[in-house]
Amino acid sequence: MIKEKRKLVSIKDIAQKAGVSPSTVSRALHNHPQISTETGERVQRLAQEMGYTPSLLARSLVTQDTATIGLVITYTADPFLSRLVQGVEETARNNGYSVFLSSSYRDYERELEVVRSFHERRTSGIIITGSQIDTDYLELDARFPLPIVLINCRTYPYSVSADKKSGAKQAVEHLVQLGHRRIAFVSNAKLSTDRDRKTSYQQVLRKHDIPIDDTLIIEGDGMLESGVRAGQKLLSLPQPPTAIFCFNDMTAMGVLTALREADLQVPRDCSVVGFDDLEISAYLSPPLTTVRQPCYRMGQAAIRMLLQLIRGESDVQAEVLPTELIVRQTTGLAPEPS
Amino acid sequence: MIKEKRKLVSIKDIAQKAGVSPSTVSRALHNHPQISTETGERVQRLAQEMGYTPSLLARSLVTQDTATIGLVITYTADPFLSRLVQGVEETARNNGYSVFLSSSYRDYERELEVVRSFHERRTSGIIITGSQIDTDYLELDARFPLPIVLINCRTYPYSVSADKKSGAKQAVEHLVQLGHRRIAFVSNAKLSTDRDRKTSYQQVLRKHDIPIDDTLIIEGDGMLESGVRAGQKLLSLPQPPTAIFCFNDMTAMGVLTALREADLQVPRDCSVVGFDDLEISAYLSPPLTTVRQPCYRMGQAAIRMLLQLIRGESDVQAEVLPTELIVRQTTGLAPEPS
DNA sequence: TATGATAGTGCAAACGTTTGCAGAGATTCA
DNA sequence: TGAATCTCTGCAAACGTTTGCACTATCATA
Repeated sequence: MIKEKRKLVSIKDIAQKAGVSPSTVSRALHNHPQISTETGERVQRLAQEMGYTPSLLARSLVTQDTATIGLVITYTADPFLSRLVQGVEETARNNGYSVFLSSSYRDYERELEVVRSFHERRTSGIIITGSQIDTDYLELDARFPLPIVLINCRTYPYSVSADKKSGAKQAVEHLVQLGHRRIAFVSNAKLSTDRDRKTSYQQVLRKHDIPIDDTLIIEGDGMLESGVRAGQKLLSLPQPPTAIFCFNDMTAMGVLTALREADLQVPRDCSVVGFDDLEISAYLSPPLTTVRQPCYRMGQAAIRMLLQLIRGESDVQAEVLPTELIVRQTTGLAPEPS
Repeated sequence: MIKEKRKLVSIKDIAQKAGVSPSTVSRALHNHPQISTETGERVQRLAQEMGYTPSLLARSLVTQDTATIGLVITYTADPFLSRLVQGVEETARNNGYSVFLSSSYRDYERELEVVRSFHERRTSGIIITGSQIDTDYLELDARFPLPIVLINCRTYPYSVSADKKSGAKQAVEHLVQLGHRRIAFVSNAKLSTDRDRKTSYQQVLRKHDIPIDDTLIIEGDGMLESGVRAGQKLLSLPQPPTAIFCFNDMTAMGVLTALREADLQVPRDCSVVGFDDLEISAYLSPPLTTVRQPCYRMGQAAIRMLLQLIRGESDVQAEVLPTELIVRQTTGLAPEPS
């Protein structure tokens, strides 16, 4: 059984059958006030019967508005982004917008390619997460004359981010309060937003007169596997850390795995803090202490901002959403120095 | 700084500036063989200079092809689907297609609404996961004259699914071999694909002359929280199970949490098997024994099938991908009856 | 030199809508 | 009864492309 590709019924077909002009049909379908109720009802009934489905393509062409937005994410498989996508998609739909999704794999060329493709499809606006364009967004604006909102990129005028500095500060402060002095940091060098966490990390240590040991700073890539490697590396140090602050929850899970494989107890032997607060983080064994990022709300805020830009509102400005330390069971008192 | 909405340059603008007709420009941009190289180059250069971006809207209208597909998923946040989405998106893009993403929340009305919206946008085809339409897909086909591929819905002629029966069979068989006789099953009643697992579960038990105890079959919804509740319920039974086979990995994580909260050791006191093999499952503590579903490949297969349908190929048929039991550390010998 | 053939280009219709404007009746008011 | 108003509808242009067909030079061939 192959579905035959039937010709779709158009406004003209209805017009012909109803014995009116296409314009009348169009107006009738939109409940235009100046259409007589009699005609209106007849056309609507006919449209229903004939199985009419309006072509948003044609409509968009004349109204110059596709009611569509493009969402560029780094990886579809990133659970942090899943929630964000949900925030974007739900809010978009509630406002009558559909969303194109595509991923960039953190690749500059690919990102540009996706944005171009969205522009060709005449999306009303674009949201980009983990943009590699970063600094030369001037060129971005020059090349693509449509509203763009970046997520976690504070250098761009229209952006939504989480207050990572504050979150990181809380996290490291928490560890210090527990008596830790050898605190490692597993970063994600690829991402510019990483800097905030690192800055806070260093600030807090400095504030408490804890020397900053560069061997305790490991570069990761935010993926599970890199967390494992980072954990192993840290454990092999002559003087391993007693606490590890991770770029994100996935990294933290990797670190936890490395600790477990080394037969170390968390938090007795080593404390771990993540970042993001994924849904699963609360269900790990032990449940992960982490900094919560409001991913859903970030997505929501991004699309709202984009809608404002699309409408041409003038008082749109960058937004920074709060983060929050969630203390669970991977952090505890620093072990007694033996 | 508000981005002024400049008028985009069209083929006509280029035509005027180049002193040729729009048709010539169109042909030049498509490297039509009958255009002189001189004109061709001039037009291309001009297009570049003027910042021309073709309107796929207009093009689609005349070619009657949007090179767009719609993907309906149940929840964006479901990690199983993330990988699938990736498979669809990557393969679609490699074939020049863009993808609309929208979620149904397993709601019949919502699903229909999304499909309708995709159809209005004239997507070339649609992929649906976790469809609620299920049985009356005849109506679906009647209402939407465009190719549709369902995922995990074997009653539909064009579908891609994983061989859950075999996977479930392997899983339960594995538990039986380890000496378990009180094996619980946490299901997902909302989903039709659940039946396969249940059937296999019962078959294997029957084969080994193990009585089927309905109190060991708990209805869940595939989410973490419901796994926790199911676990608690099972533990409160007068004769709790020694092994639990879960609808999916998320449920299994919930069950593991419940076990941990009850101070039970896995797998010493109770074995647990999941389904899906999410990326994180290998990193849980202990790493989860589970049935792997090839989520990425399922997405890939679905879009490939859809492309075949779009091209009007006639030998398209349902596909069933293999599953595989991955034994990790949440399953072990049944405890000695005390 | 007439005759085809060939290469390059333009005309105009089409895709399926929306919408400003004008026109035709019907109704109201003086 | 005529003018003015109002209600409803149709005409035609527009949105930005693609494409079949016709047309005009140009060129080679007989």
